[in-house]
Amino acid sequence: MQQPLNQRIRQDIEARIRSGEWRPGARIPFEHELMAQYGCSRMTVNAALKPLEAAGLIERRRRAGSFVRGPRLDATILAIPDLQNEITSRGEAYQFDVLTRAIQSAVSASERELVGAGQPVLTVEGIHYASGRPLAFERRLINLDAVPEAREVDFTQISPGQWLLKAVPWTEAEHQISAETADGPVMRLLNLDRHAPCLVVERRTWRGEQRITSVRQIFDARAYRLTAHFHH
Amino acid sequence: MQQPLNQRIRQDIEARIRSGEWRPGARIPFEHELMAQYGCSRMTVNAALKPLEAAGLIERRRRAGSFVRGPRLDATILAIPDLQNEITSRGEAYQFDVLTRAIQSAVSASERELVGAGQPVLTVEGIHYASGRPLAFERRLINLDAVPEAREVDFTQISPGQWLLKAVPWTEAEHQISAETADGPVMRLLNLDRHAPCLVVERRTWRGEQRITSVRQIFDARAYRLTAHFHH
DNA sequence: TAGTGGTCTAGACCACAGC
DNA sequence: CTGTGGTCTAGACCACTAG
Repeated sequence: MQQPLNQRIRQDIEARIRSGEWRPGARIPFEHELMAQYGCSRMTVNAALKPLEAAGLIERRRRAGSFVRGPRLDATILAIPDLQNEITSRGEAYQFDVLTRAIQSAVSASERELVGAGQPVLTVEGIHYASGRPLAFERRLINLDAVPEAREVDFTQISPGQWLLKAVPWTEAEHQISAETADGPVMRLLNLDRHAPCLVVERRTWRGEQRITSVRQIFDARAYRLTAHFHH
Repeated sequence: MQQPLNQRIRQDIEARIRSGEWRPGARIPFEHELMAQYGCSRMTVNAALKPLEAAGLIERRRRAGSFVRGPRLDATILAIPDLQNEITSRGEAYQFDVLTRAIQSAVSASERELVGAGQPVLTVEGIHYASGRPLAFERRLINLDAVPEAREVDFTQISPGQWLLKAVPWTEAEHQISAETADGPVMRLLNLDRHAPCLVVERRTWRGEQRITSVRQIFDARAYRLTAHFHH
């Protein structure tokens, strides 16, 4: 068994779909036909078809059969990497400067969205540098109820994002990507011209039902863009 | 059988991981232990664990067992929906107005990037409206060598993106997301103020080795942002 | 070398949707 | 109804690797 039979079956079918030989809407052979064709049991055929269905490549209907699905464009995979990793991995020097660091009880709307009113929140503001040039301003709130260890970290040696990734397993993350023009303070901090375009990434992270952190990163759009790649 | 047993097993395990009861690195019960616990066959346990592995939630090692994986840093799932679908699905009226439509031989850099020099390219420029308000300007190039049928379509009844999704199966798509400020023509077309922030989405689509289309969409950032959601 | 996961079999019964 | 996929069983042998 060089390669499991179910994988060979899956690849055969996938190749026929990707090549266009089996067009969207076409019915692929029934399970019992594939059993006969490959001389295997139905469970093996099933193990081949199940990942194709999970990947959205085929649709399976009782009594009708399995069908090639049309391409969807509703979900793609976008890398929103940890900034420190991304910068160092392309060979540039990374630096994070802490501008402010404060622990206070949740008062503002963004703080109360993270934790209940009056609960302790750590707020860190700072700048990400790539090769000495300011790349992004970040304002981060950390729920100290969920991550009490963060009280003892000063984030001069490691960025809050990097530290959190290592210290706290997360289960859910939500992103919003938008565009803004630089306003006064951020404009100065990132050394931008007035009205310079900025890419804004907001991320909220959960662990189960518990909120961990929320962060708002404002990028110099001339120096940063997101890329995504998807194969169907 | 209200819910398949393998799904119940999978959900039980997933809940324990997401709640933090089973931390990253911890070993989850062996297959034979789960068999005894749920009183089922090993194939059923296997059907429960396989999707967890595929989702990156656990790692399975022969002779050692299955282990909870730490969170991955680098990939999230971003919905970049088809615009027409997205607008209509939230109950707003959708409209696409064609501004220009031309067939010419590839000359410019963006055209030659799509096809070989001198090959025919269909260029369509237009505006997407949501509830009568301009939302995005789009400039699209279509490789007529790959999609000759596009010669006969005028895109007044259907947007180029929607038509291509139905007419041409694609296998690869690449996106770039950036920010810009409105310049003259787009500013007027989208009824924006000078220096208004815009979210720019560029997409290139392949079918196998063949380029299908490339499109650049400029969104009014006040009216549009991308959202992404990921569960680990 | 022993014990884990990886894969497979040859059946079985059931749920559901086309006919 | 009938035939499809959905799920499950109680085994089996193999591949790999940790001890």
